[in-house]
Amino acid sequence: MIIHNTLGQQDEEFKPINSGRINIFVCGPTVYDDFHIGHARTYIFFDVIAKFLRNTGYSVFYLQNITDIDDKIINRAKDENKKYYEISDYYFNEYVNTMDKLKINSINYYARATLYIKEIRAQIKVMIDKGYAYETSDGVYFSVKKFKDYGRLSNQNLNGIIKNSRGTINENKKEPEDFVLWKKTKPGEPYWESPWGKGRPGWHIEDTAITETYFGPEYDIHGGGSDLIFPHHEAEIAQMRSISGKKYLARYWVHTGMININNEKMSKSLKNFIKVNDILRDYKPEHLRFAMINANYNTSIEFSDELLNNSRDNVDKINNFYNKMEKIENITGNYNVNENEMIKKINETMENNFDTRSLIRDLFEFISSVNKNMDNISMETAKKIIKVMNYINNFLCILYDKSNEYNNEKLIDTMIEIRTNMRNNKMYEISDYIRKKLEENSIYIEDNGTKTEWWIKD
RNA sequence: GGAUAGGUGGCAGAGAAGUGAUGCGUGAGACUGCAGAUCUCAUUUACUUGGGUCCAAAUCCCAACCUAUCCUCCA
Repeated sequence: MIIHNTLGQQDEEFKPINSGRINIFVCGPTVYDDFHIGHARTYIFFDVIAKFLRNTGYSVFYLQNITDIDDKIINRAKDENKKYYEISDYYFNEYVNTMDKLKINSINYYARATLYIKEIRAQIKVMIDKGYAYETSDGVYFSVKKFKDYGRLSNQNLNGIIKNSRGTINENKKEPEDFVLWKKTKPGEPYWESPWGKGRPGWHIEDTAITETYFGPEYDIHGGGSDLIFPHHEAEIAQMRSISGKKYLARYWVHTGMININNEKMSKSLKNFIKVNDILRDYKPEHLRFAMINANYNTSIEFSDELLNNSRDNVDKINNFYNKMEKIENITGNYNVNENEMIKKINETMENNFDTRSLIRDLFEFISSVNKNMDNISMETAKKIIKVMNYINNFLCILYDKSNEYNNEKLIDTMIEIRTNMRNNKMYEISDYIRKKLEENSIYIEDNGTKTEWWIKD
Protein backbone atom coordinates (compact mmCIF):
# COMPACT_ATOMS: atom_id res chain seq x y z
CA MET A 1 0.00 0.00 0.00
CA ILE A 2 1.23 3.45 -0.98
CA ILE A 3 0.67 6.50 1.19
CA HIS A 4 1.71 10.03 0.40
CA ASN A 5 3.67 11.08 3.45
CA THR A 6 3.78 14.79 4.24
CA LEU A 7 7.00 14.04 6.12
CA GLY A 8 9.38 13.93 3.19
CA GLN A 9 6.67 14.82 0.66
CA GLN A 10 6.74 11.57 -1.18
CA ASP A 11 4.77 8.42 -1.82
CA GLU A 12 5.94 5.63 0.45
CA GLU A 13 5.19 1.95 0.86
CA PHE A 14 3.18 1.60 4.05
CA LYS A 15 4.49 -0.71 6.73
CA PRO A 16 2.73 -0.80 10.10
CA ILE A 17 4.91 -0.81 13.22
CA ASN A 18 3.11 -3.91 14.49
CA SER A 19 2.24 -6.26 11.69
CA GLY A 20 -1.50 -6.38 11.07
CA ARG A 21 -2.27 -3.51 13.43
CA ILE A 22 -2.55 0.18 12.69
CA ASN A 23 -2.71 2.99 15.21
CA ILE A 24 -4.14 6.12 13.69
CA PHE A 25 -4.67 9.48 15.30
CA VAL A 26 -6.55 12.36 13.71
CA CYS A 27 -6.74 15.84 15.22
CA GLY A 28 -10.27 16.51 16.35
CA PRO A 29 -11.96 19.89 16.67
CA THR A 30 -11.89 22.59 19.30
CA VAL A 31 -15.44 22.41 20.56
CA TYR A 32 -16.54 26.03 20.68
CA ASP A 33 -18.65 26.33 17.53
CA ASP A 34 -20.73 24.39 15.01
CA PHE A 35 -19.49 21.50 12.90
CA HIS A 36 -18.69 22.83 9.43
CA ILE A 37 -18.03 21.18 6.08
CA GLY A 38 -14.28 21.61 6.42
CA HIS A 39 -14.39 19.28 9.42
CA ALA A 40 -16.68 17.03 7.41
CA ARG A 41 -14.16 16.72 4.61
CA THR A 42 -11.34 15.63 6.87
CA TYR A 43 -13.39 13.30 9.04
CA ILE A 44 -15.24 11.69 6.14
CA PHE A 45 -11.93 10.94 4.46
CA PHE A 46 -10.37 9.35 7.53
CA ASP A 47 -13.59 7.45 8.15
CA VAL A 48 -13.30 5.98 4.67
CA ILE A 49 -9.69 4.96 5.10
CA ALA A 50 -10.18 3.49 8.58
CA LYS A 51 -13.09 1.40 7.31
CA PHE A 52 -11.19 0.42 4.20
CA LEU A 53 -8.18 -0.72 6.21
CA ARG A 54 -10.41 -2.78 8.47
CA ASN A 55 -12.01 -4.34 5.40
CA THR A 56 -8.64 -5.46 4.15
CA GLY A 57 -7.92 -7.23 7.42
CA TYR A 58 -6.04 -4.72 9.54
CA SER A 59 -6.94 -4.16 13.14
CA VAL A 60 -7.25 -0.38 13.28
CA PHE A 61 -7.33 1.69 16.43
CA TYR A 62 -8.61 5.10 15.39
CA LEU A 63 -8.17 7.72 18.11
CA GLN A 64 -9.30 11.32 18.05
CA ASN A 65 -8.73 14.10 20.53
CA ILE A 66 -11.27 16.73 21.49
CA THR A 67 -9.91 20.13 22.50
CA ASP A 68 -12.29 21.02 25.27
CA ILE A 69 -10.23 23.71 26.94
CA ASP A 70 -8.89 26.63 24.94
CA ASP A 71 -8.96 30.44 24.78
CA LYS A 72 -11.79 30.34 22.26
CA ILE A 73 -13.94 28.23 24.53
CA ILE A 74 -13.19 30.52 27.46
CA ASN A 75 -14.02 33.61 25.40
CA ARG A 76 -17.25 32.13 24.15
CA ALA A 77 -18.24 31.18 27.69
CA LYS A 78 -17.51 34.73 28.79
CA ASP A 79 -19.62 36.16 25.95
CA GLU A 80 -22.54 33.92 26.76
CA ASN A 81 -22.08 34.19 30.51
CA LYS A 82 -21.63 30.46 30.93
CA LYS A 83 -19.08 28.08 32.37
CA TYR A 84 -16.42 26.94 29.94
CA TYR A 85 -17.58 23.34 30.20
CA GLU A 86 -21.14 24.27 29.31
CA ILE A 87 -19.78 25.47 25.97
CA SER A 88 -17.48 22.50 25.39
CA ASP A 89 -20.04 19.92 26.52
CA TYR A 90 -22.67 21.40 24.24
CA TYR A 91 -20.47 21.53 21.14
CA PHE A 92 -18.88 18.17 21.84
CA ASN A 93 -22.33 16.68 21.97
CA GLU A 94 -23.28 18.37 18.75
CA TYR A 95 -20.05 17.18 17.17
CA VAL A 96 -20.71 13.55 18.05
CA ASN A 97 -24.31 13.80 16.81
CA THR A 98 -23.24 15.27 13.50
CA MET A 99 -20.51 12.66 13.06
CA ASP A 100 -23.22 10.06 13.55
CA LYS A 101 -25.48 11.68 10.96
CA LEU A 102 -22.61 11.63 8.47
CA LYS A 103 -22.10 7.91 9.17
CA ILE A 104 -18.66 8.62 10.55
CA ASN A 105 -18.58 5.81 13.06
CA SER A 106 -15.10 4.35 12.69
CA ILE A 107 -13.52 6.20 15.63
CA ASN A 108 -12.72 3.93 18.54
CA TYR A 109 -12.33 6.63 21.11
CA TYR A 110 -12.74 10.38 21.58
CA ALA A 111 -10.18 11.61 24.10
CA ARG A 112 -11.14 14.87 25.77
CA ALA A 113 -8.10 16.95 26.65
CA THR A 114 -9.24 17.90 30.14
CA LEU A 115 -9.29 14.24 31.15
CA TYR A 116 -5.53 13.95 30.50
CA ILE A 117 -4.16 16.77 32.65
CA LYS A 118 -2.09 14.29 34.66
CA GLU A 119 -0.41 12.96 31.50
CA ILE A 120 0.10 16.48 30.19
CA ARG A 121 1.86 17.54 33.40
CA ALA A 122 4.05 14.45 33.26
CA GLN A 123 5.14 15.25 29.70
CA ILE A 124 5.89 18.87 30.53
CA LYS A 125 7.97 17.77 33.50
CA VAL A 126 10.12 15.52 31.32
CA MET A 127 10.67 18.35 28.83
CA ILE A 128 11.76 20.69 31.61
CA ASP A 129 14.03 18.04 33.13
CA LYS A 130 15.65 17.38 29.76
CA GLY A 131 16.18 21.08 29.12
CA TYR A 132 13.70 21.47 26.26
CA ALA A 133 11.25 23.61 28.20
CA TYR A 134 11.48 26.55 30.56
CA GLU A 135 9.17 28.35 32.95
CA THR A 136 8.39 32.06 32.83
CA SER A 137 6.03 34.32 34.74
CA ASP A 138 3.07 33.43 32.51
CA GLY A 139 3.69 29.82 31.59
CA VAL A 140 5.94 27.00 30.49
CA TYR A 141 7.36 27.19 26.97
CA PHE A 142 9.05 24.79 24.60
CA SER A 143 12.39 26.04 23.37
CA VAL A 144 12.18 25.41 19.65
CA LYS A 145 15.88 25.99 18.99
CA LYS A 146 16.74 23.00 21.20
CA PHE A 147 14.95 20.64 18.83
CA LYS A 148 16.97 20.52 15.63
CA ASP A 149 14.32 18.86 13.43
CA TYR A 150 11.77 21.61 14.02
CA GLY A 151 10.47 22.65 10.59
CA ARG A 152 11.19 19.36 8.86
CA LEU A 153 7.56 18.34 8.43
CA SER A 154 6.48 21.66 6.93
CA ASN A 155 9.76 22.56 5.21
CA GLN A 156 9.77 25.80 7.09
CA ASN A 157 12.89 27.83 7.45
CA LEU A 158 13.16 29.00 11.04
CA ASN A 159 14.65 32.35 10.08
CA GLY A 160 11.67 33.12 7.90
CA ILE A 161 9.35 32.19 10.70
CA ILE A 162 10.98 34.50 13.19
CA LYS A 163 10.97 37.38 10.76
CA ASN A 164 7.27 37.01 10.14
CA SER A 165 6.14 35.90 13.55
CA ARG A 166 3.12 37.50 15.09
CA GLY A 167 0.99 37.03 18.14
CA THR A 168 3.91 37.33 20.49
CA ILE A 169 2.78 40.57 22.07
CA ASN A 170 1.54 39.54 25.49
CA GLU A 171 3.61 36.46 25.93
CA ASN A 172 6.70 36.30 27.96
CA LYS A 173 8.94 33.86 26.13
CA LYS A 174 12.60 33.73 25.19
CA GLU A 175 12.25 33.34 21.44
CA PRO A 176 9.26 34.28 19.31
CA GLU A 177 9.00 30.79 17.81
CA ASP A 178 8.74 29.09 21.20
CA PHE A 179 5.31 27.70 21.94
CA VAL A 180 3.38 27.36 25.13
CA LEU A 181 3.01 24.05 27.00
CA TRP A 182 1.29 25.36 30.12
CA LYS A 183 -0.56 28.65 30.43
CA LYS A 184 -0.72 30.14 33.88
CA THR A 185 -4.21 31.18 34.82
CA LYS A 186 -5.53 34.74 34.83
CA PRO A 187 -8.28 35.82 37.21
CA GLY A 188 -11.64 34.28 36.32
CA GLU A 189 -10.21 31.60 34.05
CA PRO A 190 -10.56 27.86 34.63
CA TYR A 191 -7.43 26.16 35.93
CA TRP A 192 -5.79 22.94 37.05
CA GLU A 193 -3.02 22.56 39.62
CA SER A 194 0.54 21.99 38.49
CA PRO A 195 4.12 22.34 39.77
CA TRP A 196 4.22 25.61 37.78
CA GLY A 197 1.15 27.01 39.42
CA LYS A 198 -2.51 26.99 38.47
CA GLY A 199 -3.15 26.96 34.77
CA ARG A 200 -4.22 25.06 31.69
CA PRO A 201 -2.46 23.12 28.93
CA GLY A 202 -1.33 24.60 25.64
CA TRP A 203 -2.93 23.36 22.46
CA HIS A 204 -0.16 21.11 21.14
CA ILE A 205 0.53 19.18 24.32
CA GLU A 206 -2.91 17.56 24.55
CA ASP A 207 -2.36 15.48 21.48
CA THR A 208 0.99 14.03 22.46
CA ALA A 209 -0.24 13.30 25.99
CA ILE A 210 -3.24 11.47 24.56
CA THR A 211 -1.34 9.55 21.89
CA GLU A 212 1.39 8.51 24.30
CA THR A 213 -1.29 7.23 26.68
CA TYR A 214 -2.86 4.94 24.10
CA PHE A 215 -0.18 4.33 21.49
CA GLY A 216 3.13 5.00 23.21
CA PRO A 217 5.75 7.35 21.81
CA GLU A 218 5.52 6.14 18.18
CA TYR A 219 2.54 5.17 16.06
CA ASP A 220 1.58 4.61 12.45
CA ILE A 221 -0.53 7.38 10.98
CA HIS A 222 -1.23 10.92 12.08
CA GLY A 223 -3.91 12.76 10.13
CA GLY A 224 -5.51 16.16 10.02
CA GLY A 225 -6.27 19.18 7.88
CA SER A 226 -3.34 20.67 5.98
CA ASP A 227 -3.73 23.90 7.95
CA LEU A 228 -2.45 22.03 10.99
CA ILE A 229 0.92 21.09 9.53
CA PHE A 230 2.51 24.22 10.83
CA PRO A 231 2.85 24.84 13.67
CA HIS A 232 0.59 22.29 15.34
CA HIS A 233 2.00 19.05 13.99
CA GLU A 234 5.51 20.41 13.99
CA ALA A 235 5.08 21.16 17.70
CA GLU A 236 3.71 17.71 18.43
CA ILE A 237 6.77 16.15 16.83
CA ALA A 238 9.09 18.44 18.79
CA GLN A 239 7.39 17.57 22.08
CA MET A 240 7.15 13.83 21.76
CA ARG A 241 10.51 13.25 20.16
CA SER A 242 12.31 15.40 22.69
CA ILE A 243 10.68 13.28 25.40
CA SER A 244 11.19 9.88 23.76
CA GLY A 245 14.43 10.47 21.91
CA LYS A 246 12.98 8.40 19.09
CA LYS A 247 13.18 9.08 15.39
CA TYR A 248 9.45 9.45 14.81
CA LEU A 249 6.24 10.49 16.44
CA ALA A 250 4.08 9.14 13.62
CA ARG A 251 5.60 7.23 10.72
CA TYR A 252 3.14 8.59 8.16
CA TRP A 253 1.58 12.03 8.10
CA VAL A 254 -1.56 12.37 6.02
CA HIS A 255 -3.14 15.76 5.40
CA THR A 256 -6.44 16.67 3.81
CA GLY A 257 -6.92 19.71 1.58
CA MET A 258 -9.06 22.68 2.44
CA ILE A 259 -12.59 23.56 1.38
CA ASN A 260 -12.74 26.81 -0.57
CA ILE A 261 -15.70 29.08 -1.05
CA ASN A 262 -15.41 31.67 -3.80
CA ASN A 263 -11.78 30.74 -4.17
CA GLU A 264 -10.98 31.37 -0.56
CA LYS A 265 -10.39 28.98 2.30
CA MET A 266 -13.43 28.41 4.43
CA SER A 267 -12.66 28.93 8.09
CA LYS A 268 -14.17 29.91 11.35
CA SER A 269 -12.05 33.02 11.57
CA LEU A 270 -13.12 34.25 8.11
CA LYS A 271 -16.74 33.65 9.14
CA ASN A 272 -17.50 32.15 5.72
CA PHE A 273 -18.12 28.67 6.98
CA ILE A 274 -21.04 26.46 6.05
CA LYS A 275 -22.50 24.29 8.77
CA VAL A 276 -23.08 20.64 8.13
CA ASN A 277 -26.53 20.86 9.69
CA ASP A 278 -27.53 23.50 7.14
CA ILE A 279 -26.40 21.25 4.31
CA LEU A 280 -28.32 18.32 5.76
CA ARG A 281 -31.57 20.26 5.48
CA ASP A 282 -31.44 20.00 1.69
CA TYR A 283 -29.13 17.06 1.08
CA LYS A 284 -28.57 13.62 2.46
CA PRO A 285 -25.40 12.63 4.30
CA GLU A 286 -24.53 10.38 1.36
CA HIS A 287 -24.47 13.40 -0.95
CA LEU A 288 -21.98 15.22 1.23
CA ARG A 289 -19.87 12.10 1.63
CA PHE A 290 -19.80 11.65 -2.12
CA ALA A 291 -18.86 15.28 -2.73
CA MET A 292 -15.94 14.93 -0.34
CA ILE A 293 -14.55 11.67 -1.70
CA ASN A 294 -15.08 12.52 -5.34
CA ALA A 295 -11.87 14.53 -5.12
CA ASN A 296 -8.46 13.37 -4.15
CA TYR A 297 -8.02 14.06 -0.50
CA ASN A 298 -5.02 16.33 -0.67
CA THR A 299 -6.43 18.85 -3.16
CA SER A 300 -8.68 21.72 -2.22
CA ILE A 301 -12.37 21.50 -3.03
CA GLU A 302 -14.32 24.48 -4.34
CA PHE A 303 -17.62 24.18 -2.53
CA SER A 304 -20.86 25.14 -4.26
CA ASP A 305 -24.50 24.18 -4.76
CA GLU A 306 -23.49 22.76 -8.10
CA LEU A 307 -21.05 20.40 -6.40
CA LEU A 308 -23.78 19.10 -4.10
CA ASN A 309 -26.39 18.83 -6.86
CA ASN A 310 -23.90 16.94 -8.95
CA SER A 311 -23.17 14.64 -6.03
CA ARG A 312 -26.85 14.03 -5.43
CA ASP A 313 -27.36 13.01 -9.08
CA ASN A 314 -24.40 10.67 -8.90
CA VAL A 315 -25.49 9.09 -5.64
CA ASP A 316 -29.02 8.67 -7.01
CA LYS A 317 -27.60 6.90 -10.02
CA ILE A 318 -25.65 4.47 -7.84
CA ASN A 319 -28.68 3.81 -5.64
CA ASN A 320 -31.02 3.33 -8.60
CA PHE A 321 -28.63 0.79 -9.94
CA TYR A 322 -28.40 -1.02 -6.61
CA ASN A 323 -32.18 -1.16 -6.31
CA LYS A 324 -32.49 -2.63 -9.77
CA MET A 325 -30.00 -5.35 -8.93
CA GLU A 326 -32.04 -6.29 -5.89
CA LYS A 327 -35.14 -6.70 -8.03
CA ILE A 328 -33.66 -9.02 -10.63
CA GLU A 329 -35.36 -12.42 -10.66
CA ASN A 330 -34.17 -13.87 -13.98
CA ILE A 331 -32.97 -17.45 -13.80
CA THR A 332 -30.75 -17.21 -16.86
CA GLY A 333 -28.44 -14.60 -18.35
CA ASN A 334 -25.12 -14.56 -20.13
CA TYR A 335 -23.61 -11.51 -18.52
CA ASN A 336 -21.16 -12.48 -15.82
CA VAL A 337 -18.91 -10.83 -13.29
CA ASN A 338 -15.99 -12.08 -11.27
CA GLU A 339 -16.76 -10.55 -7.92
CA ASN A 340 -13.53 -11.61 -6.20
CA GLU A 341 -11.46 -10.17 -9.04
CA MET A 342 -13.42 -6.94 -8.76
CA ILE A 343 -12.90 -6.68 -5.02
CA LYS A 344 -9.20 -7.28 -5.56
CA LYS A 345 -9.11 -4.45 -8.08
CA ILE A 346 -11.02 -2.15 -5.74
CA ASN A 347 -8.45 -2.86 -3.03
CA GLU A 348 -5.60 -2.13 -5.42
CA THR A 349 -7.13 1.22 -6.36
CA MET A 350 -7.62 2.19 -2.73
CA GLU A 351 -4.16 0.98 -1.80
CA ASN A 352 -2.74 3.52 -4.20
CA ASN A 353 -2.88 6.43 -1.77
CA PHE A 354 -6.60 6.00 -1.11
CA ASP A 355 -7.60 6.92 -4.64
CA THR A 356 -11.33 7.24 -4.07
CA ARG A 357 -11.72 9.30 -7.23
CA SER A 358 -10.48 6.50 -9.47
CA LEU A 359 -12.60 4.03 -7.55
CA ILE A 360 -15.70 6.07 -8.28
CA ARG A 361 -14.75 6.38 -11.93
CA ASP A 362 -14.38 2.58 -12.18
CA LEU A 363 -17.68 2.12 -10.40
CA PHE A 364 -19.50 4.27 -12.96
CA GLU A 365 -17.89 2.43 -15.83
CA PHE A 366 -19.04 -0.83 -14.26
CA ILE A 367 -22.59 0.43 -13.71
CA SER A 368 -22.74 1.58 -17.30
CA SER A 369 -21.56 -1.76 -18.58
CA VAL A 370 -24.12 -3.66 -16.51
CA ASN A 371 -26.93 -1.32 -17.56
CA LYS A 372 -26.19 -2.07 -21.19
CA ASN A 373 -26.74 -5.75 -20.43
CA MET A 374 -29.67 -5.37 -18.09
CA ASP A 375 -31.79 -7.97 -19.89
CA ASN A 376 -29.03 -10.49 -19.73
CA ILE A 377 -28.41 -10.73 -16.00
CA SER A 378 -29.37 -13.68 -13.86
CA MET A 379 -30.29 -13.45 -10.22
CA GLU A 380 -27.05 -15.22 -9.42
CA THR A 381 -25.01 -12.54 -11.21
CA ALA A 382 -27.08 -9.79 -9.61
CA LYS A 383 -26.16 -11.18 -6.21
CA LYS A 384 -22.49 -11.03 -7.09
CA ILE A 385 -22.90 -7.44 -8.21
CA ILE A 386 -24.65 -6.60 -4.97
CA LYS A 387 -21.79 -8.20 -3.08
CA VAL A 388 -19.33 -5.89 -4.85
CA MET A 389 -21.53 -2.85 -4.27
CA ASN A 390 -21.83 -3.72 -0.58
CA TYR A 391 -18.10 -4.11 -0.35
CA ILE A 392 -17.54 -0.60 -1.70
CA ASN A 393 -20.30 0.71 0.50
CA ASN A 394 -18.65 -0.70 3.62
CA PHE A 395 -16.21 2.17 3.50
CA LEU A 396 -17.67 4.79 1.17
CA CYS A 397 -21.15 4.65 2.79
CA ILE A 398 -23.03 6.15 -0.13
CA LEU A 399 -26.00 3.79 -0.34
CA TYR A 400 -29.14 5.21 1.22
CA ASP A 401 -30.45 3.73 4.43
CA LYS A 402 -33.49 1.59 4.17
CA SER A 403 -34.19 1.72 7.86
CA ASN A 404 -37.80 2.81 7.51
CA GLU A 405 -38.61 -0.10 5.27
CA TYR A 406 -42.28 -0.92 5.48
CA ASN A 407 -43.43 -4.27 6.74
CA ASN A 408 -46.62 -4.24 4.75
CA GLU A 409 -45.03 -5.18 1.45
CA LYS A 410 -48.07 -7.18 0.49
CA LEU A 411 -50.26 -4.14 0.81
CA ILE A 412 -47.98 -2.16 -1.52
CA ASP A 413 -47.90 -5.05 -3.95
CA THR A 414 -51.69 -5.13 -3.87
CA MET A 415 -51.95 -1.42 -4.57
CA ILE A 416 -49.56 -1.74 -7.46
CA GLU A 417 -51.54 -4.65 -8.83
CA ILE A 418 -54.70 -2.55 -8.69
CA ARG A 419 -52.86 0.25 -10.48
CA THR A 420 -51.60 -2.15 -13.13
CA ASN A 421 -55.15 -3.26 -13.81
CA MET A 422 -56.25 0.35 -14.17
CA ARG A 423 -53.37 1.04 -16.56
CA ASN A 424 -54.34 -1.97 -18.61
CA ASN A 425 -57.78 -0.39 -18.86
CA LYS A 426 -56.23 3.01 -19.71
CA MET A 427 -57.43 4.57 -16.48
CA TYR A 428 -54.33 6.72 -16.41
CA GLU A 429 -55.63 9.60 -14.37
CA ILE A 430 -56.30 7.48 -11.31
CA SER A 431 -53.20 5.30 -11.79
CA ASP A 432 -51.03 8.44 -11.88
CA TYR A 433 -52.77 9.58 -8.74
CA ILE A 434 -51.83 6.33 -7.01
CA ARG A 435 -48.25 6.76 -8.12
CA LYS A 436 -48.19 10.31 -6.79
CA LYS A 437 -49.65 9.26 -3.43
CA LEU A 438 -47.13 6.43 -3.10
CA GLU A 439 -44.29 8.84 -3.85
CA GLU A 440 -45.55 11.12 -1.13
CA ASN A 441 -44.97 8.16 1.18
CA SER A 442 -41.45 7.60 -0.16
CA ILE A 443 -42.47 4.67 -2.32
CA TYR A 444 -41.08 5.13 -5.80
CA ILE A 445 -42.31 3.08 -8.72
CA GLU A 446 -41.05 2.39 -12.19
CA ASP A 447 -43.03 0.83 -15.05
CA ASN A 448 -40.87 -1.40 -17.18
CA GLY A 449 -43.00 -2.92 -19.90
CA THR A 450 -45.42 -5.26 -18.20
CA LYS A 451 -43.59 -5.23 -14.89
CA THR A 452 -43.73 -2.54 -12.22
CA GLU A 453 -40.92 -2.24 -9.65
CA TRP A 454 -41.07 -0.28 -6.44
CA TRP A 455 -38.71 0.73 -3.70
CA ILE A 456 -38.50 2.93 -0.69
CA LYS A 457 -36.50 6.11 -0.76
CA ASP A 458 -36.42 7.95 2.53
C1' G B 1 9.70 37.36 0.75
C1' G B 2 9.97 31.76 1.99
C1' A B 3 7.46 26.82 1.85
C1' U B 4 3.66 23.51 -0.42
C1' A B 5 0.01 22.03 -3.98
C1' G B 6 -1.99 23.20 -8.50
C1' G B 7 -3.67 25.51 -13.62
C1' U B 8 -7.42 20.07 -18.78
C1' G B 9 -14.12 21.12 -22.12
C1' G B 10 -20.50 24.49 -19.43
C1' C B 11 -19.05 22.01 -14.38
C1' A B 12 -16.41 18.23 -11.50
C1' G B 13 -12.15 15.53 -12.58
C1' A B 14 -8.53 11.26 -14.83
C1' G B 15 -4.43 10.63 -18.01
C1' A B 16 1.96 11.51 -18.01
C1' A B 17 4.62 11.10 -25.15
C1' G B 18 1.24 8.57 -30.48
C1' U B 19 -6.50 5.92 -30.18
C1' G B 20 -10.28 13.37 -27.38
C1' A B 21 -11.19 8.86 -19.75
C1' U B 22 -15.46 9.02 -16.54
C1' G B 23 -19.64 11.36 -14.40
C1' C B 24 -22.91 15.51 -14.31
C1' G B 25 -25.17 19.30 -17.32
C1' U B 26 -27.21 20.57 -22.20
C1' G B 27 -29.47 19.05 -27.16
C1' A B 28 -31.59 15.14 -30.26
C1' G B 29 -33.37 10.16 -30.68
C1' A B 30 -35.00 4.94 -28.78
C1' C B 31 -38.31 2.71 -25.09
C1' U B 32 -43.03 4.52 -22.54
C1' G B 33 -50.21 6.23 -22.17
C1' C B 34 -47.30 9.68 -19.18
C1' A B 35 -43.43 9.91 -15.54
C1' G B 36 -39.03 7.56 -14.05
C1' A B 37 -34.92 4.57 -15.01
C1' U B 38 -31.91 2.90 -18.96
C1' C B 39 -29.72 2.95 -23.86
C1' U B 40 -27.81 5.56 -28.56
C1' C B 41 -25.82 9.93 -30.84
C1' A B 42 -24.22 14.92 -30.39
C1' U B 43 -22.06 18.79 -27.27
C1' U B 44 -15.05 17.42 -30.02
C1' U B 45 -10.30 23.00 -32.93
C1' A B 46 -10.13 20.72 -24.00
C1' C B 47 -5.29 20.88 -21.90
C1' U B 48 -2.50 28.96 -18.60
C1' U B 49 1.20 31.50 -21.84
C1' G B 50 5.90 31.75 -24.53
C1' G B 51 10.04 29.09 -26.07
C1' G B 52 12.65 24.26 -26.63
C1' U B 53 13.53 18.65 -27.21
C1' C B 54 11.23 14.96 -30.44
C1' C B 55 8.94 11.75 -36.35
C1' A B 56 5.20 12.93 -32.51
C1' A B 57 4.04 17.05 -26.37
C1' A B 58 -1.85 18.02 -22.28
C1' U B 59 2.25 14.60 -20.97
C1' C B 60 9.54 15.82 -21.07
C1' C B 61 12.88 20.52 -20.48
C1' C B 62 13.36 26.00 -19.73
C1' A B 63 11.03 30.61 -18.66
C1' A B 64 6.90 33.49 -17.36
C1' C B 65 2.06 34.27 -15.59
C1' C B 66 -2.06 32.94 -12.55
C1' U B 67 -4.73 30.42 -8.25
C1' A B 68 -5.10 28.28 -3.36
C1' U B 69 -2.91 26.97 1.37
C1' C B 70 0.83 27.61 5.32
C1' C B 71 4.68 31.01 7.54
C1' U B 72 2.23 30.59 15.70
C1' C B 73 -6.48 31.00 15.79
C1' C B 74 -8.00 26.88 12.26
C1' A B 75 -10.10 20.35 9.87
